Amino acid sequence: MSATTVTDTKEAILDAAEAIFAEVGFEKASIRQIVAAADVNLAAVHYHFGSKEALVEAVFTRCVGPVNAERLELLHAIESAHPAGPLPLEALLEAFLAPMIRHARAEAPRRAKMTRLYGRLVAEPSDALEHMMKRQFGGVVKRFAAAFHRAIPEVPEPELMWRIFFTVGAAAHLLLDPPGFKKVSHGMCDPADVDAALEHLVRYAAAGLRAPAATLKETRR
Amino acid sequence: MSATTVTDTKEAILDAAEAIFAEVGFEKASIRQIVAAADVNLAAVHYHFGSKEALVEAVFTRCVGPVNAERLELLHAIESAHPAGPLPLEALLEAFLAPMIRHARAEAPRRAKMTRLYGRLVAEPSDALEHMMKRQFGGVVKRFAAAFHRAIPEVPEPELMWRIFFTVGAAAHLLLDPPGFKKVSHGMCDPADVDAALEHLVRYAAAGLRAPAATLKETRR
DNA sequence: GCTCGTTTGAAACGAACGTTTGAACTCTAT
DNA sequence: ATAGAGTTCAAACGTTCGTTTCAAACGAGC
Repeated sequence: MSATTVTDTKEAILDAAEAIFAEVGFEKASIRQIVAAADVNLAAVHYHFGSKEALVEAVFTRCVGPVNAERLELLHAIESAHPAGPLPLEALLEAFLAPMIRHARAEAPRRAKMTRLYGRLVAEPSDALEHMMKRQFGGVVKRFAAAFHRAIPEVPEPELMWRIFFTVGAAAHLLLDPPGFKKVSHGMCDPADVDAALEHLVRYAAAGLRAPAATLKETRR
Repeated sequence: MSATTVTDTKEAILDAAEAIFAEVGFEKASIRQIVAAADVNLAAVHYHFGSKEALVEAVFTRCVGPVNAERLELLHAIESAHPAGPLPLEALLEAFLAPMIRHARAEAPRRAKMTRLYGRLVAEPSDALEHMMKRQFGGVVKRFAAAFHRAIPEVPEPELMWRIFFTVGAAAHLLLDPPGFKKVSHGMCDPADVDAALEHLVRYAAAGLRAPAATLKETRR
C-alpha cells in the first residue's frame, strides 16, 4: 500500500464529513452524502472508521483538539505573565473564545461553513456527542473556571459557574446562526467580521461576569 | 361527529408531539413514536395536520404563541408604568426571559421536558423552523429591541443588537441543556430552580447589555 | 333506518438510511 | 513472477422513515 493513498482517502472523508456535518448537522448528514462529496466509495467510511459514530468522533477530535490546545496555550501565557494577583478578565475571555471563533471562521475556504459545527457541538445534545464533549472540554473548562475565579474573586463560585455557562451559550449562538443574526439585525451587525464579533462578545461577557453580586435586588431602578 | 372526539385526537397528538419533540428533537422524532405515545392511529397525523412539518408548526405555534403574548403584555405594562424617560433594564429582561423560562419549566408534569423545546427552536437551524421563528418572533424582538434602546440609549444600536443576540444565546443554552450544566458545575448550580436561573441570567445579561461602549480598549487591565 | 360526510384502522408503498458482503483491484515483498 | 496484505468497488440487506390507500366504523340529519 502507498501511505499517501490511505491518507488521501481517509482525509478526504474527514474533510468532506467536516464540511457536511457543519452544513446540515451530525445526525442529518448521511454517509452517502459524505462519500459523494469526498468522491470515495460508500464502504470506505466503515472500512476506515468502523461506523458513522466513530467518524463523528474523529471529525470532532480533529476539529476541537487544536482549538483547545491553543486555548490552554494562551491561558498558560496569561498565567505566566501574571504570576501573582488577579488575572486580566478580558484577556482570559479572549483566550477562551478567540481560538474557537477564529478557527471556525478564517480558515481555508472549504471550512467557510464550519462555524456552525462548533455551535452544533454545544447545541445538539446527543448522548454520544455529550460524552465526547465531556472528554474534550472537561479539562479546559475546569482550568478556565479556576482562572476566571482568580480574575474576579469577588463573585462567588456558583454564580461564576452560571455566568460561564451563559457565556458559552452566547458564544455558541454566535457560532451557530450567523445568517439568522444578520437578518434579524437588518444588516447592522455582520457576524462574519470575526474580530468585531469577538470584541463585542468579550466586552459583553466581561461585563456580565463582573456584574455585582446577587444580594442587592434594589439595583433595579 | 362529536366535537369532543376530534378535539381529543388532535390534542392528544399535539400533546404527545410536544413532549417527544422536546425530548428528542424535531427531526429525530418519528410520527410512529408520536402516535404511539398519543395512542392514536398512524394515519391520524396526516389526516388532522397533513404532514409532519405542519404538525411541527402546530406544536410550535401552540407553544410559543402564549409565551410571546405574555412577553408583550409584560412589556406593555412596563411601558405604561414609564411613559417617559428610560425604561428599567432589569424589568425588561425579566419580561423578555421569564415567560419563556417559566413556561418551559414549571408546567404540568407532562411538560417537564419541554424545556429543551425552546432551546431547540433557537439551536436547530432548519429552514422550515427558521421561517416559523421569523414569523413568530420577528415582532417580539423588534418591540423589545426598541424598548432596550429606550432603557440604555447610551449604547449604540448595532452594539445593542449584538448584545441582545448574545442574551438570546445565553437563554437558549440555559433552556437547552440543564442536565449538562448541572454536571459541569459539579452540582453547584441547579438549572431546575427556575427563579434562581432567571435571576442569574437577568443580572448577567443586564450587566452585559450595559457594558461601556466599544471605543475604550484600555479598559482591560 | 338509511345515508352520507367525517374519522379511524390495518396494511402497504417507495425512499433513504447505516451497515455488510465478497469479489476485484493495487501495490509491496519475496 | 507470484503470493498476500491492504484497499476499493458495486451490490445488496434489513430497518425505519413519511406518506398513501382504502375499507371499516361512527354519528348527525332526513
